[in-house]
Amino acid sequence: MVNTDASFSDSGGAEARAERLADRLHSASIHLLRRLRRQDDASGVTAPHLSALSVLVFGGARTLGELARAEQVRPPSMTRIIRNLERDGLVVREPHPHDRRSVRLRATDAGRRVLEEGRARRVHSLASRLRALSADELACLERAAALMEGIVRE
Amino acid sequence: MVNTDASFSDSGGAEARAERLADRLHSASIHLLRRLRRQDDASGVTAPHLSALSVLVFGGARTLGELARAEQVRPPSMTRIIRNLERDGLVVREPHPHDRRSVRLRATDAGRRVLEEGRARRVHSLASRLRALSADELACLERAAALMEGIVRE
DNA sequence: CAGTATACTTAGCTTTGCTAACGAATCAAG
DNA sequence: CTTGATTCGTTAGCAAAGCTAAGTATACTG
Repeated sequence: MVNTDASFSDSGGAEARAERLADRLHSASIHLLRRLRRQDDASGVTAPHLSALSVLVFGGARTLGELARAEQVRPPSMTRIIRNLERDGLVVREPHPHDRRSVRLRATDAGRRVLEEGRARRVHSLASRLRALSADELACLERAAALMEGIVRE
Repeated sequence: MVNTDASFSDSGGAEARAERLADRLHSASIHLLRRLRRQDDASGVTAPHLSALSVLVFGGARTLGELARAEQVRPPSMTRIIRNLERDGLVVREPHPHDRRSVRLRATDAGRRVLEEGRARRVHSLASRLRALSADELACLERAAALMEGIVRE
């Protein structure tokens, strides 16, 4: 939890409302991920790996730098993620057509399979809770997820 | 995405929708936190410290175990967080009235001050983006934050 | 062709989580 | 009262995932 309270100044204004909301989204994200992390142990693939792999599976092949930017991470971090995914046969490196400095990354069939399995496992407990929500609440969360992604990308 | 549809008569139904939404919330949370993390460097207090501190500031004094549960973290992790906060004079330990095994934790005045400063800094870039949203979108995100916290707590 | 810029890697640090194992305090039977 | 089980917190040590700085190879540019 970070701040779900109006204790600080200017609790009525748009300024303060935005800050309070930012706080709550921050807090909610921390706690959501901490809860989901517990499912990781059952899998050989951790969240950052799964996340990067899914960009390649759903978004198609791209370079390491592009992937790092998409994942909001620095190149060295992505290098390590890719090294692991490659070691496990989930991603392959291909020569870039025009630039030999670059590395084109592509998900393998095994990568697609593992993504599905890992994603399902990781997300299962969350999904089962979501199933208990009303249609209205689900729609709200779907929209919120889109808004959050949009904000982060700006 | 997973194709669970074949196994269920409600094809394209609640099952698959919940899984897809869980996936998106997961992904959005990862990316939101990665973006916010960049603000940490300016502060001496990192996100987990800020988060734990805020429970004490807004929720009042409590034991280490209670705080660990509130923060979705194991006791050893919380021990270390508290050790740092204590070293910086943001939290103090008090004897528990009835149980000498326990440690009661309380935020200091310095803790309240640092919380506000760190929170503002960390959340500022996010809040400025939120301010650009419509009232409708803000309301959606506020509701979503509450739903996410509720789901995690269950 | 020389110099600069870009793409990625390597090396090494930090933070934050975890489990296992422990001591101290409490509780529950007998 | 004592014994045994349980609970609270800590310590020790490991792994994941992020970062910066610095190095190499390739591409671009004047």
